[in-house]
Amino acid sequence: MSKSLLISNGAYEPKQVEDKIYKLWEDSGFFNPDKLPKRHKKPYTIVIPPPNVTGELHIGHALNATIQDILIRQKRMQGYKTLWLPGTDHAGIATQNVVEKKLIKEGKSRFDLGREKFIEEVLRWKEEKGNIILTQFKKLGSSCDWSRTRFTMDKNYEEAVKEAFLQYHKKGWIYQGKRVVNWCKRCATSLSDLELEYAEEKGKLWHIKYPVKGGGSIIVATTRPETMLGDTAVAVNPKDERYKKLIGKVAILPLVNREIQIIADESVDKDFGTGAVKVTPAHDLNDYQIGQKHKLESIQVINEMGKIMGEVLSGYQGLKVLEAREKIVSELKSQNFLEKEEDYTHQVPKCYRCNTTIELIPSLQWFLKMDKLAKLAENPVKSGKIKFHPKSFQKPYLDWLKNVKDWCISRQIWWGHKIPIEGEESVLDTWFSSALWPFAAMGWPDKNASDLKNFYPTNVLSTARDIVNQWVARMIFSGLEFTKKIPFEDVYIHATVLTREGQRMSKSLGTGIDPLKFVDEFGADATRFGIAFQIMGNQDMKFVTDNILMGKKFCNKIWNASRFVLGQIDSKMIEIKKPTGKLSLVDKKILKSLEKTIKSVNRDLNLFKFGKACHALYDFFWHDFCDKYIEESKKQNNQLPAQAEKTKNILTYVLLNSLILLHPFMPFITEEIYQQIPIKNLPAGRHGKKECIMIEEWPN
RNA sequence: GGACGAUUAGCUCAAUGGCAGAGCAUCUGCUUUACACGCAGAGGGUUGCAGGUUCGAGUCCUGCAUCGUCCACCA
Repeated sequence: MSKSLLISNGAYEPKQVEDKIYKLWEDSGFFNPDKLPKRHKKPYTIVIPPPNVTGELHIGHALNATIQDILIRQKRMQGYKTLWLPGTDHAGIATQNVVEKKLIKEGKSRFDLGREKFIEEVLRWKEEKGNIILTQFKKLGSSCDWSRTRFTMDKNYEEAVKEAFLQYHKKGWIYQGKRVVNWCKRCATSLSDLELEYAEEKGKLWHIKYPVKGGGSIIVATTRPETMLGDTAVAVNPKDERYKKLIGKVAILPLVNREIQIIADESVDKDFGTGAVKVTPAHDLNDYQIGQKHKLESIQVINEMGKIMGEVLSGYQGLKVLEAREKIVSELKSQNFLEKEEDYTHQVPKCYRCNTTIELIPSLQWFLKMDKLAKLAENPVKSGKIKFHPKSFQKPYLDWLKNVKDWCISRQIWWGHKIPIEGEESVLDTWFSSALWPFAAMGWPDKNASDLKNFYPTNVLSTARDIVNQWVARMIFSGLEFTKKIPFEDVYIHATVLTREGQRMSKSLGTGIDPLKFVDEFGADATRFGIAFQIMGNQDMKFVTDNILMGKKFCNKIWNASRFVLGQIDSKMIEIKKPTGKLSLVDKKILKSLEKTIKSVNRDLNLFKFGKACHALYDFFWHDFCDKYIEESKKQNNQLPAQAEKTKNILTYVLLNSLILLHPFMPFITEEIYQQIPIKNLPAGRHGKKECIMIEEWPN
């Protein structure tokens, strides 16, 4: 039945092959390293970067899945005991938002349900939708060990998170404190610096006159006049000649009539604005530091809803920030405190999950001290134990660590790991748990967990560059802190996939493209090959369908070349031998070309040069094998019987080797054809018998 | 403000300092028994701009322009 498919169909039909072949692989058990034949000894591990459960697959995921599957399949064929461990991340804020949106449609808020019911709702949603992304990976042919699938909210994983928190706590690296933090009023939670996105906004720079006690005045410039309700000082640069005589005097806060100090601080830039800055320790990071240094009072005037609080000035309480801004500007104007109003474009921080403008407010939060951990993350990269590919990502990584602030690890949402302390309602930043992934997914903190013993540390991490600091750095220091081992050796940062127009692919922009559309139209192999073909080492990759079309045509070429070769040997069982003895010029040429291709593909894959390997395979198979050797072989067939036999052997030998080399890139079609070659005996395999091309021996 | 990357055919991309190529698209001719998802061919380029080094520059150096990304952020 299946044999006739190859012999009779002149066009490759992926739909008739893919599900069948994926089932064959799953039935074989070879995705699971414990079930690989005994000859697979040395472990090789990739842990899948846990895609967040709200995620829908876009080309970027397909790119990463393809890269990892190429690596893991090649290593499996090389005889490694390969584990590709899949899983998903609970993605606290993102998931909570999705479920909240769903509730809003039903006319409810999460507060109507209460915490427990709400979490049940999230779990229900996760059961229903959370694994979609993993089935999408299967469609692409990813050879993950699904029996080991992990989720960051599993019971065991939860234990790991708790243990990590307690160990940090024991060392005194976790502290609770009231700090000015990034606050998203929509999500009602604190955010770390890495969770902000900046958007350029046109605003104004207002110059406001603050009278000085005893005569005169000082003019400050600000983009946020409403925060003046919380001003507790005016600061100037100590070297600024214009203001030297005012240092130490007292200014009167307009409208509020509070007396505030005029102080000197190095951090003030003489050349910006008027060179004098109003200091609001409660609502600005830099002002907070100035406030600490000069022991200034901190007056909070904006609450967690983004509204004015307190009775600093009557008529303001309960106003939204922007309303207060408008009102205060008009009052300053009418009372002649406004000196100047100029247009000013600046970067405004936004929540990376819901795009709401971030407020800076003082809040009681949990922090993880970063000084020692940053060093831990630095060392292995500096010493070369962990290598970035491309290398250029090393510098920004180290720069970030050099200046990193303590990590605010608490979030005021409901979906996440509760901070393990009595009475605590906050949950941990999702990245706190993601940081433990390589070892927690393998059973840590149980030191006797067999996966942890056998497969940790892992070999390669492949990920996107926008989470190098957010995730990679944190995995490295967590790994070293808790297991004393680096969690992986190679960090491969893949290209960011852009649209043809050069736009980022994202759901919110409506620019995301679902790769399954291409799997459906062109086949999984064509999609993978088309994507891999384009990986040329650039940091961006404009996605075009052309290459996938090429992949489809290439599949067809492979299919038909195989039909031709198998047609030559009829259906009798054959032995495929390494060609020896007297060979013709064309014979020698194709064999030499095969050797060259094997060498270059091996070299390129070792260097993560996937596109180059694809080009070499494409050129070899199409131009050298099909255009030249197969055409030439048609003539040789008319010659002496002995020569014809030799030619048939070379045809099958080169075809088999080509299929093996192509398998990591195009797993389905190569497996399908391999299954149909009537092989009696294999030349290369250490095992000597035919099973799956997936575990066939890789040529070196 | 700092760092990095990109700029080559209509599009997406290649090219250890040595004759600028591929895929897609376009055009011409082929129903040649593996493949029309194919075969044989053709057209299409002042390699972003201006200098410099060199016998020789797409490639190295300097400056500029445009685009992109990350980091920091000035109130």
